[in-house]
Amino acid sequence: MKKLKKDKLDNNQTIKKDTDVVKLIRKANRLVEGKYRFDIWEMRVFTKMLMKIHRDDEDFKVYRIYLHEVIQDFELQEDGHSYKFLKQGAERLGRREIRVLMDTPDGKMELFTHIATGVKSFVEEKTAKYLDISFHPDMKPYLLQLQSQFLMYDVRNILKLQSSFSIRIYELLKQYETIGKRTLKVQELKEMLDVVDKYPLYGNFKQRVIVKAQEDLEKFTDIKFTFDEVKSGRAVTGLVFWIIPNREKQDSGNLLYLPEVASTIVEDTDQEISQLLTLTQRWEGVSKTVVEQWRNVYGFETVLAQIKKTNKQISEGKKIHNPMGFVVWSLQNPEITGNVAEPVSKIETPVKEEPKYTSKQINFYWNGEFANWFVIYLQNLAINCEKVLYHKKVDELRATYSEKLFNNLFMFNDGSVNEESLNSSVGIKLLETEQKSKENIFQEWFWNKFQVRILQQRSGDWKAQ
DNA sequence: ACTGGCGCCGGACTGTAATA
DNA sequence: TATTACAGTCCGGCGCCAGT
Repeated sequence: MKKLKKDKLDNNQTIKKDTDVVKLIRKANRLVEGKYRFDIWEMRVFTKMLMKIHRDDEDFKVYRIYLHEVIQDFELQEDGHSYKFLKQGAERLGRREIRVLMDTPDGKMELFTHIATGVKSFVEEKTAKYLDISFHPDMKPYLLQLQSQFLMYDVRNILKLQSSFSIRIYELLKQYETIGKRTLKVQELKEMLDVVDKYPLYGNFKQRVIVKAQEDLEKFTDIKFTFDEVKSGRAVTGLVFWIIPNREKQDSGNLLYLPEVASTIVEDTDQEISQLLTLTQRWEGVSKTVVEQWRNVYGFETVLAQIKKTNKQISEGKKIHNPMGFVVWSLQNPEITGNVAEPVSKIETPVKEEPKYTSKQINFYWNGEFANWFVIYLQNLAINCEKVLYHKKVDELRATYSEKLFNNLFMFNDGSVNEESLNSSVGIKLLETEQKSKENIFQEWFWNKFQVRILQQRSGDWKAQ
């Protein structure tokens, strides 16, 4: 089997007409987050099966997979062995078992089940080579009649990915596309990818799985990402992925991007949080972490009321430049704004009673609430500075980057300016002029919030003074 | 200053897919 | 079927850094 030359792949004109039809894949979030590993042929068979499910299907059928379809979809070339690979892939898939969380009356349980059953292969010399395969009945709640808590994306995003790890990471990040950020423990991610016993060194895992996926996603899919490492001492134990739309791919005329349907994590097992997230969906800088913290500190009812009020004011035409900042401010200063009900008493609120000054807790704020706040802070800094200074800083940025990179970072394809990212970067330049660092700002922020002075360790961790 | 744990890097080896 | 290419894995050397 021979992959076509990459330059041919990138030229969408060569793709045949029927593959231009949008093919959407739907998977329950639980399945996306399940623990399993496929090799590349198993992944191809599984993907083909998913493509054959209709959204209204109430039960699984026997799905017939033709070799020529697989070859066309994955842009392979027939070489006489491909049917053997397809067949073996399907057979391995039939033996493969996965672990998925399931809800039962007794709470969450881990389901350990097969994926596919009834693999039969056929060769009709004159007509076609194909095989019949069906899903295991246990997979039904994860693939059929999905009403909520599921991921949907255009299958063409993953067809060109050669590594099954990259496909899994694409799915895991696509879930959180609207939120823009996903935090995972290294151990969690390794479990999901079923590589717990492999990659004993984090460096290897990073090099072969994460960085590889980073390259693949940027090259082939509608999202790309950067990531930060969260350390416990010196060991990397957590990862924060920052998910960015890959505009080059979205706008390439291939319609890979489905803004109205593609992102799905608005529902959560925690109904309160999902309600708050839904209401703040369109706001800049809101993440699950932030909303959770609001809820934990001020109580659900108070936060809900404040968000609703803010949304109402926006719809009535009141100019609130930064809704998130406004809500935080209103929550912190109810006596000034008169906007909010009294914070609910701490007893009613299930607050995690961790002391706020442990290294762990401080790092949590650094990566979560502060990180979001800081982006808005930078943007405000840029917006509020003098025009002349602003243009000077933009020129400095131009000088820093090549023209291509500058356009890539700060311009949309239609030639308009991406003000958010430009303002953030101008904000950073302004901080440099003032000889302030993100760390300084964090110390101030933390002091204002908790009246606790903090110090950054050499390892990058924070501790209370 | 010493030590041990860790990340990073590059090289070597292995197995599998692609190719002739 | 033999060869080639490459992904995945393993390992050792190096340097950093926190704890002693």
